[in-house]
This record gives sequence, structure tokens and C-alpha cells, in this order.
Amino acid sequence: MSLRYALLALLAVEPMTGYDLSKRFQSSVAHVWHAPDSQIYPELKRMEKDGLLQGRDVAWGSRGTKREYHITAVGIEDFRSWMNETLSYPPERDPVHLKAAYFEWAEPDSARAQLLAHIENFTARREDWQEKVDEILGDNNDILAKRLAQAPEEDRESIRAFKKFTYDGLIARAEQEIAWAESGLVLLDQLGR
Amino acid sequence: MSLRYALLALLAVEPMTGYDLSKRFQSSVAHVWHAPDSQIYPELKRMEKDGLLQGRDVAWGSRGTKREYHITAVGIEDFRSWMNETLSYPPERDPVHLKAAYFEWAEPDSARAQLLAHIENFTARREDWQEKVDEILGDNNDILAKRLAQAPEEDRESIRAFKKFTYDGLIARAEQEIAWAESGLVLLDQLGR
DNA sequence: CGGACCATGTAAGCGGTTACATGATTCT
DNA sequence: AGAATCATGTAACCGCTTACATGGTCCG
Repeated sequence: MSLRYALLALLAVEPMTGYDLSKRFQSSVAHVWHAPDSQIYPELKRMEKDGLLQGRDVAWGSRGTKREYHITAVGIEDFRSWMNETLSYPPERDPVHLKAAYFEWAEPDSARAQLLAHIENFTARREDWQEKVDEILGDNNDILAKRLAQAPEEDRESIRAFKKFTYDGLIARAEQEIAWAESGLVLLDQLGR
Repeated sequence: MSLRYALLALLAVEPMTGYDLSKRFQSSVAHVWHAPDSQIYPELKRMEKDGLLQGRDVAWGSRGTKREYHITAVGIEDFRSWMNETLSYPPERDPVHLKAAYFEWAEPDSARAQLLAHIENFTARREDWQEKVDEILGDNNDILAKRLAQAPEEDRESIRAFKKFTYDGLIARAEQEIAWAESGLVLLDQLGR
């Protein structure tokens, strides 16, 4: 269900077509919630059917049309109420740690390669998230700018602060994962593997 | 697919019935990979069909029977080869951070409650994982003891070390999440919300 | 005219969740 | 006799993945 709310968060700022939304999505919310086109388009249709959005066909070139989605009052209310709900935490399911617990079954070189892949993955993400933080601080994020422009003055600081808070958390998590994998590499050496 | 390998990890130690497995599962692997009974039983059947396991009916009481699963050579090989593969990392999808990025939409009290729930969740998990570490260090884990008894002397240190490494990583992650949520509570105060 | 990009999906399949269902055994 | 626990599932559903499909527009 989170996809729905990720989309509402964007459409709360301005109306967009599925394509626009999909592009914006990739460069913003996707850093915390990934979704491919093939999931976005059908979800928009469902959201319209559920009354959260109102779609309207817009001319595109001479013969083409595209559908522009506007958030409705019901959509705003739904989003707000989701934002006030407390999420339930799903049970643990972590393939990386599952494997790590049985590393004695792996070839030492393979275990090393897996830890390096872990480091690589979180290094890339950390950079990604760091870029988002830089965008927030440096004011070069398009959607955020629009959102800030619309918001009452007294909310602007909070809006920025929450985004930074979010990405800082992800960065800290990435750093923790990197440190963990590095300690794993040290451990492999210590064990003479 | 991880469920399959989580089950193989247990069945590599000793043959078990679905019920035994399910109980053991809850008290061991489930701390890194949760699975309910309704998923375990059908998966065992599929694994037998795929030749990873061999099942055999065992008498239980006067009229009942239960099915005991033994890992096959194919099963061992499959597990080993999974252990040597490098996992692909799925794209980010984190509902908690998604919500945090839009916290200005939530009631301050609700945002606080959500951060507290985050802290509560990871506090409980940390305790859980700490217990596992204590079991490993204190030698009061049944399956681990069996696994150690079977393993050649020179592997025993590694087996313990990898398990500790795994749970230490999860504990560190939990602590990071708690610290993050606490900084969120401070932020809410600072913003006067 | 061709290539990049705009625009929007469908279909099959998979792993996991939730709720439900049934009956035997063992213990007190 | 009744409760706890042993034993094993099925069915419906849901969100997501992967692969495939189609056609229009804009620019050089």
C-alpha cells in the first residue's frame, strides 16, 4: 500500500501525468520507495477508481492525449490519515544476515566477495542519499522547491528538516552496514580463511 | 527462495519432521528469516519433489504418522552453491523512512508515537538478538551444539564466530535505528511541534 | 526519415500473508 | 474427559517482478 501514498505525496504538490510522475518518482521518492512504471500506471488507475485522484485527458501533439492526475480532497484526507497511522513492523527477513550466519559453508573467497558486494551496495546508496541531502541544503531540488513555495512560511523549516532527518538516517544505516561488512572481512582474516 | 535455504541449513544438521522443523525454525533461523507454518509445509513438499530432501513416513502413536525429511546430496550441493552466490540487492523500499520524509503532514503527537513505536520495535529485537548472542557464547543452544558436535574441530571456532558476527550486526543496526528515532524526537521538540 | 523520448500499459508468475480447517496424541 | 500440543495443510488474496507490447511525438 505504500506505493499509493508515495504517489499521493507527489501529487499533493502538483497534478502530473503518469509519465511525469514516473520520472519525478525515480528522482525523488524512489530513494526510499522504489517502483517501476509497470506498477505506477495501474496503481494510478486504481487510485482514480477509488476517488483519490481525478484524471483528465490532455491533448498531446495533434492526435495524442495524455492523462493528467489531480489529487482530490478524498486523496488528501487519505494521505493525511495514513501519515497519522502507526505502521506495523513486519517480521525479520534478511537474506544477507541469513547467509552470514552460515558462512562456514561458503568458500572463503566467495564470502569475501559477498561482503565486498555489501560494502559496494551501501557505498553507492550512501552517495545517493548524500546527494539528496546536498540538494535539500543547497536548494536545488525541483519538487521540494515547489512544495516549499506552497507551504505556509512557518512549515518550511520543518519540511526541510524532516527530509534531511530521513536521509541522514539512511546514510547512518548505510555506514553501519559498511562497518559491519568490514568487520566481517577482518574476521575472515583472523580465522585464517 | 531464501526460505528454502533457511530450511536446508537446519536439515543439514539433522533430519526433522515439518513440525519439529517449524518449532526449531521459530527459535533459530526465524530471528533472521521469518516464516509461518503455512509456508513451511508446502515448501518442504516442493523441496522433496525437487530432490533436495527425501521424506519418509514415521509412525506416531497407534494410528498416526508424521513425515521426516532428510537432506539429500543434491540438497547439500544446492545449499552450498547458494552460499557461494552473491545476492542481488533489491531496490530500496522502506515505509518508515518514506513516512518520515513527509512528517509535516502528520500530527506532531502521531509523529512522536510513530518514532516511539520504532524505538520499541528495535529495542525488542535488540534484546532478542542479544539473547541469541548470549546463547552462542554460553553454549546453550541446542541446534548449534549439534552442529558443532558434527563439525571438524578446526571449523568450530568459525561456526560460532559467524553466528556472533551476524547477530552483532543486527544489534548494531537496531541501535542505529533507535538512535535515529531518538534524534527524530529531539527534532520534533526543536521545531516546536 | 530515423532515433530519442513521451506515453501507457498487459500477462504470467512468485513469494508471502491471513484466515481457515482438521484430526490425532499425550498429559492431567 | 478436556486441554495442550503434535501434525499438516488449503484457499484466497496481494504486492511486486519480469518480460513483453505498442504507438505517438519531436527534433535534427
